[in-house]
Amino acid sequence: MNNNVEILRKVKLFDAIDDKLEDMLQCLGSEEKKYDRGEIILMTGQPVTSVGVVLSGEVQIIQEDYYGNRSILTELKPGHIFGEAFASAGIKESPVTILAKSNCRIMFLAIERIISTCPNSCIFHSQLMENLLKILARKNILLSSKNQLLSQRTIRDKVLSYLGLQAEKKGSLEFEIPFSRNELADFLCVDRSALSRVLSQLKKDGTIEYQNQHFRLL
Amino acid sequence: MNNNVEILRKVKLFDAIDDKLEDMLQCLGSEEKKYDRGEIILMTGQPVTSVGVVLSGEVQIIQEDYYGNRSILTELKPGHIFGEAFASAGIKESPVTILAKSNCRIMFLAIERIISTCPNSCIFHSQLMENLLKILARKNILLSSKNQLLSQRTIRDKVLSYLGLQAEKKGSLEFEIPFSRNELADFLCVDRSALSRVLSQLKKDGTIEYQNQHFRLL
DNA sequence: TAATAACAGTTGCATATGCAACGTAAAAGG
DNA sequence: CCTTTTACGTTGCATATGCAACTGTTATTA
Repeated sequence: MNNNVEILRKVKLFDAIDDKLEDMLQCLGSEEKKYDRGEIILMTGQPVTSVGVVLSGEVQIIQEDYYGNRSILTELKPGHIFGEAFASAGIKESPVTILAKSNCRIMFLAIERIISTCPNSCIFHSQLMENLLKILARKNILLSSKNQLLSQRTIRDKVLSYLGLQAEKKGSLEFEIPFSRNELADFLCVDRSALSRVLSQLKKDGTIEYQNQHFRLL
Repeated sequence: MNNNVEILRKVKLFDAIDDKLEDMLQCLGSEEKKYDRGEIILMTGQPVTSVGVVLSGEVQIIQEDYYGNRSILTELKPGHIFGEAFASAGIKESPVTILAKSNCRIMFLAIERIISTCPNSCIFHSQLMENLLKILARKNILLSSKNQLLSQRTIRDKVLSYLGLQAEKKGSLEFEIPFSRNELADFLCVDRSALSRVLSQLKKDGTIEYQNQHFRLL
């Protein structure tokens, strides 16, 4: 467990629990498991009864749609967690598959141990609940604003909405975006070259200025 | 308070609290306020410190983007709640405005009273936390699957993804959808006539059959 | 240093989409 | 019963987009 402390400190789920972390993990009955590259951690259709914490290695979340098309929803690195929404919602059948992208170690926390009031009524337990709540709430807000972007019908509107949000966030009309062109195109779910085209037009129109990842709204 | 009981029983946030509801609301220091049609319940930029429960009337959630375009995100009816994500996340400035669409009564529950452990350590308090967690988790999953739909690039793919999800949900290739054409177009964020066109094509291709709201995948 | 690969912009082209306008059928309202 | 409204499909047209191919620039690596 000691060799995990560095990682565990970075996990938001454990914020403000600090030095009592090991006690709490004991109290919650956490389990650590190892997976080899390519191994399936959780299969579509299985119940999700615990929250996973990536201790080392990388993990992919994969969705297979009705017609069998697979798509990678996200990739998780050490310190990231998964399954928190499904576990909290009491989902009986996972809609996603979780796969070890590389050899990895995962820690599992049973959700019912997190939710049920601790018999020892330790203060860390309620802190954990509060953290989980905040994580879900934040993700909610994130998903909502992404929804907002994706509901724009043209690339132009998607881009302007995105840049507008960034400007608000930084509190300035001039800012850096955290994406390369490829990544931005992926994020907005549009074709890369089409994105380039629209950006060029916006620049020519005098609506925005940019160079690489630095943008300015006019 | 008595005249609200009917509504309050339908509120998921109060699931499994049953007959002790009034005690709990007292314990949490709930407040009821009245608003006239058109009055602003919460202004963009204000802090969100409580969860709102619509007791009567209708409420609109409105977003104004960076360029001043207003859009109605949702409309809430009696029994619905709002602000739970912003309050739980500890958002300092609300990104949305909440407006009374008609005369209405709203009950507010301060989030810190919900989150902090109850000094009386009443069991209903932890039930409330659990309910809130579940609500956020469910909304999370809902938003994720909507994201999935919106990230499809063509109307055809959006429609097929949507119908695929519905089929999975009903466990059958034949099912009713809960939307009219207009509503479906709104939901998928596409033009109504373009949606009609795509549906016709899919029918002609022999990919699907439908009549009104009844669909069948082939 | 040269070779190679990743990244970003550009362009041609087929197709998809939004938009507006129109027609029809069913529902609502007088 | 007639009128009005609403829902839905259809179509023409301008435009937006995806896709593929090509270019130049910048990193990376041998």
